[in-house]
Amino acid sequence: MEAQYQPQKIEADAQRRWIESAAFKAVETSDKPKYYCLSMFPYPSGKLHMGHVRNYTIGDVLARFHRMQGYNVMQPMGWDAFGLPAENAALKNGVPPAAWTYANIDHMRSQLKSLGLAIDWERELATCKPEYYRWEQWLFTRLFEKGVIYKKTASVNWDPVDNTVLANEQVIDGRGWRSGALVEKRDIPMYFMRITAYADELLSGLDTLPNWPEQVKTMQRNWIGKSFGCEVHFPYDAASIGAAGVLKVYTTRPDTLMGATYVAVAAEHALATRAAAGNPALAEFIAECKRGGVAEADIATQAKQGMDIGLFVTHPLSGETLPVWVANYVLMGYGEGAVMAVPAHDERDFEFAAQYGLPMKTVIASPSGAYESVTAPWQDAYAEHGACIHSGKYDGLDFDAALEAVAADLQAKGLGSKRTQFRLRDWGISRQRYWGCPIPIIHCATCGDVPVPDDQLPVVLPEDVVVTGAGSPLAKMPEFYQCTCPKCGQPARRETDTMDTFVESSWYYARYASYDCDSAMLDQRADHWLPVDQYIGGIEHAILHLLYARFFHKLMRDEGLFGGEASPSPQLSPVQGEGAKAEPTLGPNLKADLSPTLPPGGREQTLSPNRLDEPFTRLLTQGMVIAPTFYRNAGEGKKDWINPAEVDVRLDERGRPLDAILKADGLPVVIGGTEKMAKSKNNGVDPQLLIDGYGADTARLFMMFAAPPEQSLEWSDSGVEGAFRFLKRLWKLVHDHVSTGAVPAYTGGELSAELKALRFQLHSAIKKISDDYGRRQTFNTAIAAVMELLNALSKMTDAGP
RNA sequence: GCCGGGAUGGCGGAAUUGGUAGACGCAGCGGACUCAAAAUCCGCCGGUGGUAACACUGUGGGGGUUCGAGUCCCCCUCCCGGCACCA
Repeated sequence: MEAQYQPQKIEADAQRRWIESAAFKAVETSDKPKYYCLSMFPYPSGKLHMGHVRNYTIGDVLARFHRMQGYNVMQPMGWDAFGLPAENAALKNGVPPAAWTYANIDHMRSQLKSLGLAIDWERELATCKPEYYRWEQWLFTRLFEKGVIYKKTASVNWDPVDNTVLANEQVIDGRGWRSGALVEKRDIPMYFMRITAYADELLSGLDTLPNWPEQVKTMQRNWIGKSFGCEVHFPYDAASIGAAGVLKVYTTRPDTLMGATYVAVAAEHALATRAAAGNPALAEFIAECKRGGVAEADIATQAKQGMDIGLFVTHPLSGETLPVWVANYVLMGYGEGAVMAVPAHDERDFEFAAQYGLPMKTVIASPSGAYESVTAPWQDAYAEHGACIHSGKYDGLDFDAALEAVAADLQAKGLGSKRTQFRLRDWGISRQRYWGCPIPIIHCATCGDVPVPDDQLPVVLPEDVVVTGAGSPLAKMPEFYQCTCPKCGQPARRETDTMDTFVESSWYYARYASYDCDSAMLDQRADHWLPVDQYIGGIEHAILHLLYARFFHKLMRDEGLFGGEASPSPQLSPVQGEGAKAEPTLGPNLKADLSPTLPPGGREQTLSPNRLDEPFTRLLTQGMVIAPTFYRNAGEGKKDWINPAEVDVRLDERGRPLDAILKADGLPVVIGGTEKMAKSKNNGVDPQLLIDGYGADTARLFMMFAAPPEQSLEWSDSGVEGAFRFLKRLWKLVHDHVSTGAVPAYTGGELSAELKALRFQLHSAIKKISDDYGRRQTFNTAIAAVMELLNALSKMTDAGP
């Protein structure tokens, strides 16, 4: 054993040994309980960033811990390889997206390997490969035939200069990012997944996930947004509209129906279109509403605007005539694209009515006596539930009673009924882009939309293309889109849209189990490994990715893709109370404590009740990696961001920052805030420098030591130094033990008592981490003895004679 | 705008049910050891005043409840994540 701590040498040796012995190969034949530990796979953007290092370190610590605890662990890795950045890189550098992506994957794979993660690399997958996406296409055709996937029109951001559809990210202040043209909304046909059919199950399923952060479950519940209310029909006013019919709205406040003083429709609503025909001013206003992008954040923050369309509807209960307005805050994509407006008891309606001088009717008595009748300015109390007033026969009824009474009366008149509604909308998966999974549909003039038959799958995406930024390259490639109808044999046109990249990331966790199966999407190995026992990733995925993956799990279940012979799936130990608090102490029971400790019922392999319903049993959302920022004003409000590595910060005698100078010129720079490592702020630290300079163990020890996993971690050079010194010290300690002869190196039998003691301390600390990584102080103190140290120990003890 | 988080020393953070704010660690300062450095050990370390004892002050801001508030209630500000085509 070397006297000097030489991380590069030690790590290279260890990694070579791991490869030679296939140390992290996951097998299905083990009699140990399985533990599937998954970190969210990376997008191959170019090179690893600190967020990756943190994510994969946390996952690796949990994976290694469970391996030591006697589990049969699978920790795989892959690439979320389709997506917009590859097309952007193609535009910028003229490299085809495929070539760019594969080169990035190669580089990032070697970086990940240098981190020495306990990954089974045999299972590596990349979503842009036909052997992966063919099964996605296969599932698409099944779901299409079932009606789970259907076609309808939807609004997209349209750049009228580049003649192309833009992602929300590519719309900057209402303009196309390349052309600078004002973006407009355009309706195009798209395929949708009927996620709303699973809304109730996606909602109730959250209650079966005790080991998900409450915060994430709350966000998902709100996103699904189940509400109870009434559908209300306002009959058309024959005189003004000149046709029979009803205007449908949905409301969660049927108790305020008697307070409705107008109705508002979206710019795209049929009534608005009808009225605009003979009204140029209205037509112009509607065109104005269609300007700008489709992102909800933009729409919701724009100033409320509206116009009286000159048509009227009849109040279904009072028979009153109400004006119809078009309003830019009503969205066609939600509910019916129309709302009843009760200005007295709804803040948005109140503001709109105040702006346009529309009448208000107070119909709810303030439960707290906060008001007699509603007057400006708006108060939140106006929206509280209370007894009905000025509402005729409904006077005195509370919210629930009024809802029942109103619903019954509407029902009797055939003008509405109680209804449950979800905020969740069906998932539009069509993208007018090149670098994605082709949608396996053939458009035939006589047969319509025909799914590609199994024996013609996969529909392979051509990889050598020229990306121009104006429309999809696939739509310009006859060799791609020209085909014959699988049903009638006539010439037909292949769909040139590709799928949303969230589709690939919605099922990759399952494919790792059956990574090399070429006869089916999944095989019985998926039954062995699923569900994922521990999932680790960023909080930014709390809603979309995690909801879509939960949805896909249910789709695959309903397709019969798993659920064969139940496989071992231990109930993992729940967050522990008192038991986890025991301090790591040395004692006569040392030997017993060193044996793998399985959670209660571990060997009995208790089946999780929802293993077929939910993909991820435990979820850990890790915090960001943040770093200080420095800049100089470059005039015109611009800032030149300076990398922290190029800056010297001077401290006062108490260690507080006084000022900062650029090393290169010795002149001062401004100290900015501490923010997420990002290119835009030039405050990133390249993990490669860290690995090259200190070794992967230091990088990983720092990652685990500097902050609890869920919280943000501030980058600190001195913290890295500290971690490095810690490892050097440990190395020396062990070296002295071995070299003095007092402690023999590992000889194939027993460890020395001292080594055992050291190992036990580390082991106990790590156990505490894993038992409850949510309890902050436990984690913080215990983590000082992370896995890496154990690795250092085993490297040393394994290296004996 | 809406949904979910957050704000406590120079920094990460601790404070169990409302009971000594700043545990633990990082950074810093002083000292011991050393030819010197590293390592190690000891001490100090929110702010203001004071030689000190100590006093006052202090948990984003403003109100409130309470014998007592970082913690509970109301209002506000700012920051972070998401808002369905960034991944």
